[in-house]
Amino acid sequence: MDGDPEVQGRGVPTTPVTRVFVVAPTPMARAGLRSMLDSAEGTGVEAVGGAASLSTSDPALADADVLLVLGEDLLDEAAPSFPGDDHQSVLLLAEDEGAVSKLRAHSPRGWGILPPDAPQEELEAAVVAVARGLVVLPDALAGRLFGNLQDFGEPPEPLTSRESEVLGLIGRGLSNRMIATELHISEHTVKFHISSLFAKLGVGNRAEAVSRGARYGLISL
Amino acid sequence: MDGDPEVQGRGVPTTPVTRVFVVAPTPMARAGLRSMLDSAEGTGVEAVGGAASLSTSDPALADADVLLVLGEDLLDEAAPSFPGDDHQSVLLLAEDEGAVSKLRAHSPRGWGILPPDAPQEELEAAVVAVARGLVVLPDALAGRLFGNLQDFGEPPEPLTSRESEVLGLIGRGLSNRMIATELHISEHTVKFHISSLFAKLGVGNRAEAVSRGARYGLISL
DNA sequence: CGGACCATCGCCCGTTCGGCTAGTTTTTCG
DNA sequence: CGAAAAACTAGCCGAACGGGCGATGGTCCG
Repeated sequence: MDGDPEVQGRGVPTTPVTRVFVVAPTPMARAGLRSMLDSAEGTGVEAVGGAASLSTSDPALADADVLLVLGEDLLDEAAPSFPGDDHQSVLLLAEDEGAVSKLRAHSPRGWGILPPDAPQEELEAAVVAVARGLVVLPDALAGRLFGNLQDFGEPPEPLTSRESEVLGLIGRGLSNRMIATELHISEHTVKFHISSLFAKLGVGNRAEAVSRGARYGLISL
Repeated sequence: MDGDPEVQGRGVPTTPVTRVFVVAPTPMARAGLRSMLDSAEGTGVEAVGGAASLSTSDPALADADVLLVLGEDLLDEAAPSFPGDDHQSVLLLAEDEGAVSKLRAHSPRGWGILPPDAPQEELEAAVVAVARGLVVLPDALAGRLFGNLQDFGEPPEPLTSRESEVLGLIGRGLSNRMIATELHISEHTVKFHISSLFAKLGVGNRAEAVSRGARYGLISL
């Protein structure tokens, strides 16, 4: 279980110092965040710089492991010159969950979202975690994101391969005739499969079928 | 920004020791995980016990802040006597993302999933983060979970409140007439709103509208 | 072998949908 | 205040939808 070359002694901290660059619109916010980070000793977190926007030429920005960004707005502006290319993580302080997709689009490494009023302990833990490439979310946000997705388990009855196929094409907006052409079958057969999968999903029309299908995870959206 | 009564000196570690109880099927796995946790000094992580199953009477179990569980199976068995009531977090080591809903059903506090072969640094960081009530996921898993949901950002044009309302009802399978009754408006008005949101979403029928609406995150499914 | 299941095809019929044009009222905002 | 946007209403019509009836081949399995 340990062929690793890590023969380090106990005195050497295993946390190799996490450098954080603070991006916040006001000097006060920057100072507050930096002090919260610097007062954390054991965690090896260190604030290396700060700026009011992401499009800065501060050399400390390039050195940072984690970008701590206050506010969703600061993420939009700097979309082009976003430095979080491949080795930097981003921790965003924002309430809104709409920023999830923006974050994911930017930083392929670790990322996270935290409410702006998060206590210092959560902030430290989140910084360290995203620096390790993990994804961190507050419990409430995770509940909202996942809760609607797959709280329900399997569909009541499993769909046949043909039915799943038809359901997928329905979700892409195809009419019965187009589905028939696509699958090289008759339009009547398409209607038959649709009736079957409607019965299995317990729905009465295509819109609801797509909705339920997506919730059960058997549609690719 | 700091009316808090935390006037602690710098010598006092802000991380108040995170107690971890390791649950793994084999003694070797337990020993390996405990040694990985205990060799982390600065983080304040401490392994306080271990067992082969969750349904144990080890007093250390009640003392733990975090339950580190190896394998999805161990979660299923102990569903009834699951101790993670309200103050304990659960970090699950598993590949499969199917355990997300199970985890969420159990522990209302912090939780997380990590691949079993995660390096020590990720393990430490994840333990601390979930102990603080956060949700932690590996990047790849988060990508898969969110990817289907809202990879694309905003819709081309934002929907009006009425249009969003109508779209939601469409996703629940309601006909135009039922929507009209539900919203106390005319059926013609419903059709008008539908035409508008179709144009904004770039779709031609309700099924595709639900599909796109779900992908853009503006439908509750 | 016979039954169960899946997939295929056909017709009829009432309902719903989606687009079209053409208005009014309310709200929002410059 | 006046303009613009949003919300609301109306009728018409072709196309699509969804359910009902029945029928024909496959395949798998007891």
